[in-house]
Amino acid sequence: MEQRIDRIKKQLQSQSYKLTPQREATVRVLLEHEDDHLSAEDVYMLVKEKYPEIGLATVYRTLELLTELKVVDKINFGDGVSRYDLRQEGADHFHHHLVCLECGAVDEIQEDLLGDVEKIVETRWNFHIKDHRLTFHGICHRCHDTSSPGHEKSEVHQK
Amino acid sequence: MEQRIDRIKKQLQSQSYKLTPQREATVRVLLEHEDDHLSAEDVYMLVKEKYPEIGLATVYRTLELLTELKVVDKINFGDGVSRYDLRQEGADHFHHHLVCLECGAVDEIQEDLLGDVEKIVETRWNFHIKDHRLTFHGICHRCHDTSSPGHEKSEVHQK
DNA sequence: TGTCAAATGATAATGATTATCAAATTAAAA
DNA sequence: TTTTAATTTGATAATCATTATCATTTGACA
Repeated sequence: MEQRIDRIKKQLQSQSYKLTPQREATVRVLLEHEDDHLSAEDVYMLVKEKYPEIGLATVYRTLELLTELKVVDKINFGDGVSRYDLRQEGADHFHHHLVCLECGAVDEIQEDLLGDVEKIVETRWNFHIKDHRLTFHGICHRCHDTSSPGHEKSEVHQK
Repeated sequence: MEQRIDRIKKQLQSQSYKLTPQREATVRVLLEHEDDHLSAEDVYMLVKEKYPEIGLATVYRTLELLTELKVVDKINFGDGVSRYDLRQEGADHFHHHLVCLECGAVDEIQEDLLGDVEKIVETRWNFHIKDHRLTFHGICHRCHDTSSPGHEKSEVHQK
């Protein structure tokens, strides 16, 4: 984790951004909550515990900057609130989401399931893909009537 | 088109909703602009031409109602504005979107490319899928340097 | 240490959307 | 045709997530 923070710092530095304690505290919170889909407000409340002087506007700005630098991914589930996820290092693909209509839980699929689909899109639609977003809405395994042991995958994170 | 309007009316009727001229004008506008991704404001401006007394709040309410009835799909591209698409009749799948980062155009893929992916998700993650959203961000064929004749597909709609 | 441009925090502003409420309207019953 | 009850409307206030503003502070470099 400290190494990840150092690497992010170097990234900021190499692009002439300043390394402020506010930015560090924000990154730290994101790292500690990698499995959660935090809103800006969530992040603000958590960062405030580490750095009480921080302002909400600064959190927004920091998240926006990290998003531009592709350290963070910003995602919308259509509920009026943006969510921010630290991007997995080396991840060349934005993970997919499973949103449960029953309990509201958000699970992630780290594996990129869109390889074949993207090939089709690039060749048939001549569209040069740079990013994708895939979200499934449905009923998660916890809300199913039946229990199905053995279906849990390590790349699924409960959020 | 008139037939589609009649069918939507019957759908509203069968669920004890009233058939108001405002609702009809809204549906009419959505039908006339099936290829566009209209914001609520867009819809409002267009409906006002047909029915000048209409209020913005009513447009929002109507769009919301039609969304709940699955006549309309509401989509977010993460830019702070919701878009509303009339659902293709009989469509059991929400079309995919290609958003060009250069020119901002939004193309659609009507074909469901997620069949195989959904099978994987349902079985490996034990997630009962009810709906999906797939958006690609990238560079569209118009903004490419090269021209590639023959790649245009009939199910791609320029929006 | 001094300089300077970036970054900050508090707060006002913005814009998309929803809540409120009196009035209007639709649809069904009489 | 009229009445009635419930829904729907339009104007406008309210809400909320987010961004703009501006004086002050701060980080990095010389």
